[in-house]
Amino acid sequence: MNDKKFYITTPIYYPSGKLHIGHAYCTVATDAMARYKRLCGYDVMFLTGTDEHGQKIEDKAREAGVTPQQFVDGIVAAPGGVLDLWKLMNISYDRFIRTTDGYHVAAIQKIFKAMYDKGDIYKGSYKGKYCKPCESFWTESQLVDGKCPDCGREVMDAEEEAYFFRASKYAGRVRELLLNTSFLEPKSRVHEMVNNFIDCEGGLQDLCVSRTSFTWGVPVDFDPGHVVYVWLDALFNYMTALGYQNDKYDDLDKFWPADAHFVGKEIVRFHAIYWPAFLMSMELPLPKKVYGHGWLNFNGDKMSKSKGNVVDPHLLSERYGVDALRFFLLRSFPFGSDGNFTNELLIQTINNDLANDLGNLVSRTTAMAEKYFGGALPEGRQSAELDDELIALASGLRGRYEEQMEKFQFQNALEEVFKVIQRANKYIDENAPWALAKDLEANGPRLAQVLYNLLEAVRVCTVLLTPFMPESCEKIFAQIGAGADARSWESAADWGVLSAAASVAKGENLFPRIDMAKELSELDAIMEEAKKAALPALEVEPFLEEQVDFDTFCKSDFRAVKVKACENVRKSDKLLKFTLDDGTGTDRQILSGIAKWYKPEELVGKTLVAIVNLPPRKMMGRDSQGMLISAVHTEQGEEVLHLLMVDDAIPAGAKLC
RNA sequence: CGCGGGGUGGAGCAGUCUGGUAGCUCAUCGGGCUCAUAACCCGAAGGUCGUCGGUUCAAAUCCGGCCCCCGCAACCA
Repeated sequence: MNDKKFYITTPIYYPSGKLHIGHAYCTVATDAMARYKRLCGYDVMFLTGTDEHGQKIEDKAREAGVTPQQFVDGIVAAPGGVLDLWKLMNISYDRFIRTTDGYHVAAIQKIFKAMYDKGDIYKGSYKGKYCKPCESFWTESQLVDGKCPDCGREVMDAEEEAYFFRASKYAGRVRELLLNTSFLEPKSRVHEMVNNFIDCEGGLQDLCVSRTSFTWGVPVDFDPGHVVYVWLDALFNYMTALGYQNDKYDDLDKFWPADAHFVGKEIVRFHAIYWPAFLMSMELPLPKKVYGHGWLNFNGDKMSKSKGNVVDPHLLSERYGVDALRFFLLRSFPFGSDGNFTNELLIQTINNDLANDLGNLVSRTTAMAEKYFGGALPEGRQSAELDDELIALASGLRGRYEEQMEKFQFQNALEEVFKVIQRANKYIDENAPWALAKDLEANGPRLAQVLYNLLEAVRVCTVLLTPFMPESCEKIFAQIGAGADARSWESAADWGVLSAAASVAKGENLFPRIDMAKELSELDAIMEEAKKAALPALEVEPFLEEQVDFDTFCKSDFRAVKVKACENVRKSDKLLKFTLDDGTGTDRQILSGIAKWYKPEELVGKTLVAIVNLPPRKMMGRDSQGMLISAVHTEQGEEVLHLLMVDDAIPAGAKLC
């Protein structure tokens, strides 16, 4: 029985759409950690899954014309879905939970009931705003300009019956946990949590844990109409997947409490405050650590679907290889803070670290072993002082690597490995094996030693790179003739493990170099296309149903006007100020929010159309006497506006009818 | 004064908790080598560490003021 156990989790992802590189980032990090722990001899449980309930899923399913279950099945289990992505990316999870799994649903109902019976969940009322025509309930923060976000009409105060979790009861204990232990890391996230949600005005608020506005969730079995709030449902996955409150699994005693929950920074709040509070309520042991990792931005901007700059892990995996992508993600960014993903950095990292340094080292080493000794080094070997530095550096590598891995500093751990790889490349130069090879008679033993040391250095590095690039490392081991005993964690701290007689064979090119310029332009083209495909090409406003009577229409006084002057309004990035000739002899001033589409100077002298009998309106402190008429439509999700310009032969003031 | 993160050679970042030679990758320039994936190795130039002030023998690092960027305050990792 192995008493070294390690339980690690990713968040369960919300399958409202395709997963992107950010999900892959978190999952790859967790996978590397799980593989590392297995390498170290731990009995590992690696859990991931999907969080499939909630209003958004319900809405999306309705849009797609399928049931919510069909919808999530399509995203999770269908070809190209979540399960396929993790398979593609070589994610070695031990268990995959879906919150729609029956055992989980039943367990959540038991948990909810237990908390209710204990008095930690109580029935109260949820104050908010109600839009009668839409029959929908909104919170204050969801309103747009104080009105219904759907229809724009007035809303009224309303109360909805709901269940609340008594988070306030545990605020003190959670505060202690955050401030005085290393429960939440990195430390910088602690202040954010405590200041924002615990030491804030009014203290930690009780959390509303049920909803009645939709049905796609775990039903509260003792109160029809209520479903359990998704976070209460979701967080307990970490335990139900081990068998808590169910008979499907029986690993709770062995693996709970979890050793680490890796989560994105936006859900740190739920994992660092409510999750421990829930567990305290259920009188269960708390997980040992929540690690809130950073986000990947794209070219300095936040990735989001609306910006169309979401990076697709499928595409990158297929194009550059899974291992290259996995490596890049963990090598380039410090895990605890945000990173800036760029295509250039991706290719640079692949070329530099993988092709030039590692790939080339393996290639030149194995090529020489083959060329000079037919793939098998001779027995007699001769050491020299030149060997000491390389051997010392490589021998201490495992310790330095372990120190960083234990802190989840993947970037630094890989940095250490690459220092050895670079040192090995230098070692080749120092020893110039090609020169030794000119006189094999005299220098054979020395040459054999040099190549052996290189193979050993490669071997040690490869053992430690295995959690990051499992497939490629397998291939390297094969090329250098490393057997099972030469691939173990123990062997990574030893020197001289490789059998000299083992046959070395130069194999395929592991990491081909990428043509940066060519690749960048191709990637740009692909992403541009994807962006366009994701958005409708052209959209116009739907036509109004309502009819307008002729008299009302006639009351609108449209006139041709000529632009005498036009300038930007100070402190406004939207407004242009027009001075117009409307034929009356008195200038007319109109402000228009079109600065995004036109430069002031290009409009001077143009003949435009304005409605001139609207009541004057103040904008940015200036009067606007009317409105300029434009044609608007939407192109690839972006609003496009054309000011109506008419023939300059039309005199100022001419009436349009 | 809502909260948080950041501002370090041309680019991207580490270092800041635990003050004491400013480090890494890329790009640039010069040199070496030819085993290897036009890769590898050596060397050089380039930074008043956003800004002002304070503490100290000593500040990128600690303290305070200011400026600028980004994110959060909704179910986007």
